[in-house]
Amino acid sequence: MNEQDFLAGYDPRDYPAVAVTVDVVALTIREGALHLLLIRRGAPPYAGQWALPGGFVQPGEDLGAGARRELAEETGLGGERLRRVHLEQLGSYGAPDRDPRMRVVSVAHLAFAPDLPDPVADTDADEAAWLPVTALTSRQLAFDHGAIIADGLERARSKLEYTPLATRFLAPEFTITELRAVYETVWGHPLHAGNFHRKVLSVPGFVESTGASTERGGARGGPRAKLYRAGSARLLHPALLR
Amino acid sequence: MNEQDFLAGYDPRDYPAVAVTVDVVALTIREGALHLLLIRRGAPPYAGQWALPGGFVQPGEDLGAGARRELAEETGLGGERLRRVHLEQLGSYGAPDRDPRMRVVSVAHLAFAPDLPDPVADTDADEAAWLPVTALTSRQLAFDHGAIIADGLERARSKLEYTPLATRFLAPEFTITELRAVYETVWGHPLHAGNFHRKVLSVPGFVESTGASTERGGARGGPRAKLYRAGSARLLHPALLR
DNA sequence: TGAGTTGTTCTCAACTTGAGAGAGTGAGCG
DNA sequence: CGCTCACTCTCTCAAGTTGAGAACAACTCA
Repeated sequence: MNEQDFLAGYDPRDYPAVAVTVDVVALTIREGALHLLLIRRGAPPYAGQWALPGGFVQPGEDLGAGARRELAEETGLGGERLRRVHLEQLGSYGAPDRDPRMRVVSVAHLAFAPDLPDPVADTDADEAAWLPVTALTSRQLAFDHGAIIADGLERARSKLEYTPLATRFLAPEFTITELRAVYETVWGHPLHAGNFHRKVLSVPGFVESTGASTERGGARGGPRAKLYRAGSARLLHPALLR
Repeated sequence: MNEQDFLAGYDPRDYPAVAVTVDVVALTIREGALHLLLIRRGAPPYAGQWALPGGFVQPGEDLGAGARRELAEETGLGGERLRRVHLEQLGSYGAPDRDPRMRVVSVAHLAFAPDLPDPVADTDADEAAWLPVTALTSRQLAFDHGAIIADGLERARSKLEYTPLATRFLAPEFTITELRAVYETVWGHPLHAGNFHRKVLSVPGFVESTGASTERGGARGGPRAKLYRAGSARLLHPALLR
């Protein structure tokens, strides 16, 4: 039986219940380390363990909108600052036994945000926090969220190669060195400063100059750095090499 | 309200019904043109229009398994030939009004198959056929399937850059020229034969030699071509350039 | 047998990358 | 105040990759 037959001949509401949720792998960079937004679960299953922020898709709400709503609820973000966060669909996870209570298909999303304040505890009893990704082990994570996070991190690493999305981890104006720090943090290895500089400026539309420079030199000396903002390119040609 | 609260305090079965389907963008190459498996709908909505093969996720069935089942049902494929088809998740489509009857979230998949026989009409009244992608206009396509197909084609084009999946459009043994024809068909422009040859052989693990050659030269002359099979690489480093 | 096509290898210029060096700026310290 | 050192940014050069074309042998068809 295929979809067409089914929907023509049956009332879909009779079909075994499937719940659809959106989950968000929200990444940011704090103190030179990649951090992830997690919620400590207050109730079983997996009580006391960390889970991705997420929830049911609301009626009338598109998947991406649901993910952005979940992100807003857990970070307290809104307006322009919420709009600047990059959000893309990561993939759907629907193994039959991934939630012990019922069939749940989760549409995971991936978000890149600049360094954000710690989430304020809202009405939820659950605790939300930015945790360094290096501190995570699958055992502490609820459901299949360890696998989702691993997929999200790999997606993030490869997206930095061929898109300018690294800029989404930074303030609207940034230096080339700050941009390089994003790459080094996400990719996990140092890059050659001179070559990185040359490459970023040579890829069309990656960054554009603001004409301004930082107010001060680096913390331990050095000249003031030129400030750039994100350019208009949505893809980097040619791509950076990891 | 988040997922945790919700599932702890409510019976999810009370939640507004959402149906989850899997759809498959199945691509193959026939006579030098990219073709797509489509089903002509017999019943409203969109009766008479073309739709992607797909259907409801069955209880106990993972998303990828559902997609492979749908592919098997519509192509009549099974066993080793089904297993050789590449299948990956493309993305989920859940706009609230994408199906006029109820909320349907569709998890779209992308398949690459070698040239397959025309689908045999099975018990379904619906007609299944491989159609050239150039012949499609959104108006003839049901639901949001035009957008899903467009996303699938773009995914296919980019996957050929950095994976060896082009080999999945071919028989287990193939010539470099046949492989180049896959790239030219999917990317839509001719490639330099000599440079393509050099590149394919220089990327580690892309192809491995069988030692054998074709029985005959080309249809209009030329030497016998060496035969290769897919190598062990799952990613191409460095990637091909479109 | 001859004409034309094709698979494969080669050549060479243009471009890109990786590694290192160095000029010049500015913070912090004694 | 002036020294030191970290830092930004530019430059150089060798090694590698790409794009375009040519060469040539193997082959089919007429």
